[in-house]
Amino acid sequence: MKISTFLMPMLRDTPSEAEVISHQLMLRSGMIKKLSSGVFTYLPLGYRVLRKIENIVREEMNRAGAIELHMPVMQPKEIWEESGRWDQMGHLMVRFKDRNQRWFCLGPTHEEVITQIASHHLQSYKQLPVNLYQIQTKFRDEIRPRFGLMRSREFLMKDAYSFDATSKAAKESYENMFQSYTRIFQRCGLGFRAVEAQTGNIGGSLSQEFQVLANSGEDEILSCPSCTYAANVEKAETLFSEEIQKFNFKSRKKKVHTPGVRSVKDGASFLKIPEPKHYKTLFYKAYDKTVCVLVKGDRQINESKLQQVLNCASLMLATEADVIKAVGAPPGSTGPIGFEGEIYADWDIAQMEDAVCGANELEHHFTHVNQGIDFKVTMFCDIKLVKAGDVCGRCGKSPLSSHRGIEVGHIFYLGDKYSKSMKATFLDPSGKPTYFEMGCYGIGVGRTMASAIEQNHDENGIIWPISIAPFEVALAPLNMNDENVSQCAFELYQKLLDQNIEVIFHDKDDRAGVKFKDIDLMGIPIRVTVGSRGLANHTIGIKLRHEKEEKEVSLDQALLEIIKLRDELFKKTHSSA
RNA sequence: CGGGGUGUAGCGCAGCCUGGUAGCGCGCUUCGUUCGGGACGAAGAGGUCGUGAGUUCAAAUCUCGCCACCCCGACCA
Repeated sequence: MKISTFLMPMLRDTPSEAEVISHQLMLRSGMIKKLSSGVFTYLPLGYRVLRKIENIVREEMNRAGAIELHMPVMQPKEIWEESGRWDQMGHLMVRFKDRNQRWFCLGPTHEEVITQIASHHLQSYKQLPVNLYQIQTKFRDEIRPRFGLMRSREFLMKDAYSFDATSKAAKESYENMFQSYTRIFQRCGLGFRAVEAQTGNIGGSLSQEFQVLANSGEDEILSCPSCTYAANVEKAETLFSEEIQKFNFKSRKKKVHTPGVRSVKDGASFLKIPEPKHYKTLFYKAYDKTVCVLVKGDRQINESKLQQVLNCASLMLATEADVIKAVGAPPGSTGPIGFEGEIYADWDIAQMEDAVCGANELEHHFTHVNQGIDFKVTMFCDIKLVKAGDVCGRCGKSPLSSHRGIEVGHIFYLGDKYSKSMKATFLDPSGKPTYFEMGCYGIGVGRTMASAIEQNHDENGIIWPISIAPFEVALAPLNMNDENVSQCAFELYQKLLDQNIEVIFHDKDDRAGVKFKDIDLMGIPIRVTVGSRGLANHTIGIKLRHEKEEKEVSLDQALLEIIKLRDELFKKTHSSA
């Protein structure tokens, strides 16, 4: 490709709308153009990268035995009502009516469509297992799109769905996808980590995220240095005892006046009793019922764990008015004693003796409170947010450490959640209709592209892993007016094309420095320069984007050397991470 | 949706407080000199100042409404 005839609007200044480095560099190198908040055009350069990633994904999915298809973006309301998610999806889903006043949505995901395909076309156990995938545009009306391609409303996603006859087979399909994803992200040259994850809205019982390690990531990952355990903070577990202390003394609680105390921290310093000896009491609205939730005073609640325990789709912190209605005191002076609804307590609470909590009376607290004597817990559960430094819940040997990550892939074992709600069955060997065991597997293609930049850049621009670079080689004649130089460059350009090497030819009449800056910004892995100085000695210059030094190579050896370097770079992405 | 901020040429910004000819740098066009890490000179092109009302002899500037975009919090690939 000649740069003079390629649409690639490069910018010297960083557009003010971009905050994170990947967004800035994609705008500056002319890879994307925003149309509206969270909606982007992939310009030619960006589209080449997107296609590279797409092809790696496609090759690996095919290698894993999955079959590609293509489902519609526009989906009728009916199938969403069948799965019960038309209401559940809320504002995330864009809805509209067609000319006949029928409701449709822009597909935020495709479980509903694929399940219908399966129920219509997979009738016998003999057809299983099957794994169907597509690479296609999704639309989710995100509350807050941000960071360019990192969280956009319209985005390209690879989604795959596996159908199996038994849960054992389904777990094999899941494992197969795990291997496939590992290969995909390795081939993209990314440093990543597979972590245990919360299943959220999608549902199911087992799930892992593939997280690209980067400081700008929106997710927190906790991992154990002693074993292989790693999890999203939302899911992370630490050691705790499930023993419930039984006390056989009478209530010895004492009410104390605590003027000005509004938080556990205040209470700890006022009463001179450390935070871990307090209960943190919170109230949540689960549907329309208000529940009381307790964790140790120095802890935070993990709302997604709590949501699982309560098994509810909507969960919100209760408002001040709700709290006053429930216990007669505002937040800051509340406790479980006297509350008449359900009380959910973290396991830590079961171990605490003579604790402090609010008295449900403005600016009063109880000391020497004991569960089982002063109040009864409805259910003990694991609902605290684990933090760095907590002991690994798997091996119990080391404290967990914390990293930031970008979620580029997510795999779920779903069981029969969707097949049941949509009545999708096949006939088993005995002729009995049986629900499919399903799994679903997603990769954010554009997000993978953005995270590759987050991980691979320097002050001059992007440093693409060669496997996903828009071009493998950038060829720059340093003086277009010198006949020898331009002729030699053109010949080399033709030779590279003949070898099927993807080359961008900087054929504009710019000065050398400008061309170097352009090529660095674009992040092309191999830079080849032809200049009059080198040509006098029959040499050209070759420089790798991630290295400092340019080396001189004789003109005769140039092509071989470039091919060799390219192959070496490719090998690196296959084996790295 | 709540809180904070910004809208002036393709990009980055100044001008606004204190109303009176719309400016600077980069990029773009032409010519010349340059030419191995964002050259220099000369001459140009390019703007309904986000938008609608209002105040005024006069509005980029003051007032009100609306819209868009960005950042911080609840979603998720």
